[in-house]
Amino acid sequence: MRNADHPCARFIRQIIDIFGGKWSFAIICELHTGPKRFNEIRNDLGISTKSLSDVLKNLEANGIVTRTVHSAAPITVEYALTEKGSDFEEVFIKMSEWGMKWLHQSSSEEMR
Amino acid sequence: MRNADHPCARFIRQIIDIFGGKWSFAIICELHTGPKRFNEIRNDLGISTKSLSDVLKNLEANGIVTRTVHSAAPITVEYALTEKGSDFEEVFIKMSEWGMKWLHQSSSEEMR
DNA sequence: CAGTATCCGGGCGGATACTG
DNA sequence: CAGTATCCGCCCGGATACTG
Repeated sequence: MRNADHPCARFIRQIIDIFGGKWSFAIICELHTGPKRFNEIRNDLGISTKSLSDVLKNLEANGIVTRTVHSAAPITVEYALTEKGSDFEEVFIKMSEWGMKWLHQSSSEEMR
Repeated sequence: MRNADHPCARFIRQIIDIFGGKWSFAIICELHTGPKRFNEIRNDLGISTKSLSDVLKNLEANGIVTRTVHSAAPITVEYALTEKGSDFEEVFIKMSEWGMKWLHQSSSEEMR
């Protein structure tokens, strides 16, 4: 059995498919602080409209975020994490823990 | 303060830089079962020599894997996870948990 | 066996302009 | 405001051939 076929690896593969790309993680990070509008995310991250639109569509299709249209004028659209998406925070937490332990962003590189 | 500058988000960004791409996660998954040779990984994953070479170099540069040359004939090279790399398993575990909860690979998989 | 060297096509992501 | 529509450069990743 090829390792690539292991259930674990397959999950990883699917997760990459969903969250892969340059911006997905960042966007989800954004939404963890609460629902946000299209241009809000855009300005915060400095992502192009096309890219943002693409990623949001993908995330919505995978049940990670919801898209809510507020039909006031001017029209606004709010994106929010689903439970599925918000539950992924567990992974982010582990990532941050790992980052804190092994990555140094500050100047004082004492590497070892 | 832009969300993109949050320490959390920055860690995520760095992690993406290290583990981003199509194969990094899969390779690390591979190595969790123990050290492996170049062509072993290659055959298991079905990745091209160039891609594998590139990714391994990147992972080595980031201190995720070690490269050990066994100078017997024919020469063999073993790749293994460093502590830093192996420590990332925590993240994989969380990913798998998330995957088991939220992803369904339909076919009566009795995973694990 | 473990790579390097090339070449190449596709797709991702950015920039810009435009629409409802 | 929230996108869509284009265009485009770049780089990722694959295929193949070759080397020590």
